[in-house]
Amino acid sequence: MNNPSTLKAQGSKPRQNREARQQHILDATLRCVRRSGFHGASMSHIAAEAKMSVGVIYRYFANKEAIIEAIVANDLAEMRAKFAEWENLPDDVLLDTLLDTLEMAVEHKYTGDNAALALEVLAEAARNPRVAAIVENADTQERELGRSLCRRLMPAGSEAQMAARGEIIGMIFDGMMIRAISNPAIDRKALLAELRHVMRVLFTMPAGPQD
Amino acid sequence: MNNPSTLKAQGSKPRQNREARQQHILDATLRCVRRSGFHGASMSHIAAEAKMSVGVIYRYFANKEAIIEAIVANDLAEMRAKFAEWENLPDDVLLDTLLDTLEMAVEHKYTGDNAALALEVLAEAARNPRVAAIVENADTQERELGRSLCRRLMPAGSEAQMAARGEIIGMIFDGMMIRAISNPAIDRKALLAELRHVMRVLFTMPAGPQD
Amino acid sequence: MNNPSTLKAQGSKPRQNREARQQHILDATLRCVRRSGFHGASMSHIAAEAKMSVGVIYRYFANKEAIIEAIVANDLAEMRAKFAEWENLPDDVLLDTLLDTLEMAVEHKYTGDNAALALEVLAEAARNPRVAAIVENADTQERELGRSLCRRLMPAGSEAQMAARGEIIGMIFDGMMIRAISNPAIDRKALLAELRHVMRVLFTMPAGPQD
Amino acid sequence: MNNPSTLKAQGSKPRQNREARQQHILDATLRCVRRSGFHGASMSHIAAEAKMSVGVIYRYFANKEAIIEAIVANDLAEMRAKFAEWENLPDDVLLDTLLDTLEMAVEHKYTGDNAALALEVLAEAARNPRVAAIVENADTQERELGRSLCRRLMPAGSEAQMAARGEIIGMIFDGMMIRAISNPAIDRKALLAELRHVMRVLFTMPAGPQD
DNA sequence: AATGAATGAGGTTTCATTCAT
DNA sequence: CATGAATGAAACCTCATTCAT
Repeated sequence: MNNPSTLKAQGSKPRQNREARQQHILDATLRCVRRSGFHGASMSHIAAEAKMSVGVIYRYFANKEAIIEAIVANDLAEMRAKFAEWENLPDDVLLDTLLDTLEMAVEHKYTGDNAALALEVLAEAARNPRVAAIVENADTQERELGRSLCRRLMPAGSEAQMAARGEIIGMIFDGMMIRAISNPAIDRKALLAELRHVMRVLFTMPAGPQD
Repeated sequence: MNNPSTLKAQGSKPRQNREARQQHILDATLRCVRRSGFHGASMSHIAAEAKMSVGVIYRYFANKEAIIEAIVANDLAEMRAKFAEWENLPDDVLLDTLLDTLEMAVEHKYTGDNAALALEVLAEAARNPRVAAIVENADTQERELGRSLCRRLMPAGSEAQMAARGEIIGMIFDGMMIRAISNPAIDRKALLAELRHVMRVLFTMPAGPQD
Repeated sequence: MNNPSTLKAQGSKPRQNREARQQHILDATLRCVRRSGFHGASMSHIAAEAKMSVGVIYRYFANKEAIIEAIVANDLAEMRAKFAEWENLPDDVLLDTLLDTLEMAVEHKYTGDNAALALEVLAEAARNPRVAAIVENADTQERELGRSLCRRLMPAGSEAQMAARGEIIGMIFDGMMIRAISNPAIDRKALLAELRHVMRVLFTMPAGPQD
Repeated sequence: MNNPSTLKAQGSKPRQNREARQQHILDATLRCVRRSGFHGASMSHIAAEAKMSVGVIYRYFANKEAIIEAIVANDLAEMRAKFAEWENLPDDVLLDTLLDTLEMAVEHKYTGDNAALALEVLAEAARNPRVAAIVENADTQERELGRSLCRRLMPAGSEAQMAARGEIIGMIFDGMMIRAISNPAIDRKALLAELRHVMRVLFTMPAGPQD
């Protein structure tokens, strides 16, 4: 059998191997989930997709739920990474960068099954408390980040207003996901143009009065 | 019990009973679905929740899918009913009515598990073609309605721009659902104020240039 | 309980009604069985076909098995009635009558689902002891009849030879049923001609030696 | 255990094992079917009889129907194999060989539950189109074989006459199956003697006139 | 360590039978 | 008496998980 043991690297390569294997499994699972949802992705499908035996998967993840949790965590981490880049941008390019991000967001959400996957994650969060915790945690971080961005762009305004405005921006991004599923055929170019327009207003208009 | 029609309407009581039972089952299913998703809502759970035997459910619905479809249809019909009211409003009160609706929308989405259910519906639509058809159908109608509203409020603007603007409004509403799940603790009052502000802009600002 | 009390006629009409209803149910069942076999004929199907409620059927038959048994008994009684007619025929027309019966037999077996029904009965007999008893009983009677016919036509021959010859004739009739299912498109005219030919030989050739 | 091939034939043992298991399941199913028919042979009964869990059966057969089909195919293949041997016999021993086969046929049909199983197969064919196709296919081949045998033995005679004669021979064989169920106690020795006698006549008598 | 065959609980659905109305 | 809604056992099938090899 392939016996990579022997002396030195003994903890390091296996460790790396372990993570590589885990990622490999996650990738396979992702393909399955995109194809047929969390529920439709059976362990045997995953194993087949990963070209592994079922048994070995259980060496890398305690159970199916753990895989799902890892996927969710992965997914959210990726998103958070994007946000984090903005944090260090100088104020004068911030808005334009944000608007440029819109294009990436639109392309991403309207491409392939990205939106469907995100939906899966959310639906799963609605009933799996562990997943819910992960999502909520990620969301809290994002929200704080969003609020800090808002504050930089609109120094005036109460805390509640900032929070609300950030929430609305969140709605647009999250809603985009649903619209991508419900109406994938939309003219993306026109959509993007309007979105830029709207977002610029959103970020720059004075905080609303008590209306 | 209050049975106001024993005289001629033979067939009426059974009919009424039948629909009452169907609704009873739908309600039980709703509770189960909200608790554990369409998938986790097993027929035995539903039966237990409805305090019925499993078999009797099949007298009222052909199969589980039919129950799901009924729930989805119900859910969307409700929403569509709201929209339809607007159609006949005179132009001068239209915008204010729309903005007033926001309050109801916010309350609805942020209340109980309404959002979670809607999410379930969407996730199910991603897999179940019949459900997808129902959702898509409802969505198409809503979209047309939305566009006609947009046109009334903003007579200028290309077809694509109208569609895009309508889509963004859709994003806000749909996204609200997700935000309600991810961040249910938001200050609704402030949120509503900002939303009115934003929506007013959305409906009245001139169509964006090619930006 | 069935209360045939009160003097004369009063038990007669209900009794007749009872039998008429039973026959009505049997007829409906027969149609169902022909359409989808004993197993596929559910009580609700039968009830629907008979335009009755399920419950009432249980007033006329103890359970589904009783219906099946009645059908089997009916079916075999009919067949036996045919045979019985022959018993009283004078010897000189016996053979020709038998041969003429062939035509009826062929038409009957190759028509509609008669053969399929008979098969159902036999298959049911293979696993339902009560049905098996009915079939066996009917069969014994038929066999005795067949043997007595053989004896009249071929006075020579041992008892065992008579029995064997009768059994072979039985094979041809029973086998016809299976052939009717397996190869319904056969040229019936030619088949009948050959059958008459063969049967005549069968009934007239001297008993075989110990071969 | 006796494992004669550990060296190169990788895949051979599993393969062999797989087929052995399949046969094991088929055997268990056969016992169940003979006892209570295809319908009464539930998957749990089969599993119990095979001393397996229900689930494992599905590793070897896609579903219950596949098991039934395998049984039917097995059953008919066996029969066809017999027929095929005759094809290559020289004309002068053909008739005697056929007559000798009678003994085997009688023994087979009157032994154990072979006939009951065959009946099950036919009854199943009446309802299950896949099974019907298998049976029909087998039957067509047998019929052609039968006709070619007839032609060798009786060169004169029209096509329709050949077909009819072959059909009658089929009736005797098929009918034997039913008689074996209905009257298993028959004196087989006498029956066989008469059968040889009758079949010899059947194969050699001149084609009947239009009678 | 890896395999994948086996397990068995649990899912959806059907249907003979009963019983309140 | 008749009805047909209700029952619940049992059918087929799936799949997360385990464990002998």
